[in-house]
Amino acid sequence: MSANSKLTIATHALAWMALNERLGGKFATSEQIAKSVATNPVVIRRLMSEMAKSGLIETQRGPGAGWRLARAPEDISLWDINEALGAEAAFALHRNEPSESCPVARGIRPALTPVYARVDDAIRRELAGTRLADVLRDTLTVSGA
Amino acid sequence: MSANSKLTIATHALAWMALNERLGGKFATSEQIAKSVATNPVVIRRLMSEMAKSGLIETQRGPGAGWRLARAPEDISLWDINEALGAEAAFALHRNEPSESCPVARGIRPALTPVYARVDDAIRRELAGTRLADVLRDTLTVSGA
DNA sequence: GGCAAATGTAACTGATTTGGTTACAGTTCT
DNA sequence: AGAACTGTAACCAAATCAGTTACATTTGCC
Repeated sequence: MSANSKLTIATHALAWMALNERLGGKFATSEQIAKSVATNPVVIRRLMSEMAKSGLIETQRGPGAGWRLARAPEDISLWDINEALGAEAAFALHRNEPSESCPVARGIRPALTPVYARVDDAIRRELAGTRLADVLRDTLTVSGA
Repeated sequence: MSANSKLTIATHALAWMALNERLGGKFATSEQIAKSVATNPVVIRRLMSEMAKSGLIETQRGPGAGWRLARAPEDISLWDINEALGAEAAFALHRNEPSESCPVARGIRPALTPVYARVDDAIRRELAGTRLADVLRDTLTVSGA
């Protein structure tokens, strides 16, 4: 990616749903969320579809359809969201096979793999420590709502 | 990009240079490095140019030209390399401005900004803890050289 | 002085990705 | 039966990326 904003959009959508439910709303529609995020409803549906497959949200079909959270906002971390979206590792190894005949080329990938694994672990720990409820609370504090 | 392999290529190049210098070589050329990485010399030159601007390596021009490390491999961390390459944050905020009229939309970006800053800090700490000398040592151990 | 070896960088290409959009089939409430 | 939605395919335009060609520039060496 250039930089990845999927997590931002998905978290925005879930925070909107959490507030909606708190205010007594039932199912949120892609049109409502798209309006808040300022994008196309199909973009939202694509994200929601991925999160529904991971069990983060529940789908209702037919008239009055939409989605609602499958768990409490305290029980959904940003890592859960990122994982549901099929997050990729922060750093990738070579696209092409490096040279077989060079000792550096032969050994560099096994040498970097554990480093990149530690980076991903660090990201996971950090995201797991922030939950949807935290984000919603901070969001409403900032926006004065 | 999809996943970012710039750091991998650049680290590969610097590890090659470190070994080259240890074996008595002087300046490394883009052609030599490109052969080990299995890519085009211009791709290497572009990376090296960025790292030279950040003072990680030194350029020699004219015949016998190339680059050499400006510091000892023990003094170059993966974070130094990543920074020299103009690393982007792992997660980005919305590309488009979200709706002004929605409290969630107004507050979500200030709420996520410190979370993403902590993620970037975690990445920085992890990468700063691994140095070029470590990578070269592990690389040679693995490749049996 | 002039040749030759290399970097630095612009410019172009093809492949891939992304967000946005239209379209429509499927589901289910009333 | 009709209407309100999701789910998903298909297509488009913009952006990005690796690879490539080309060439101006630098500078050691004869």
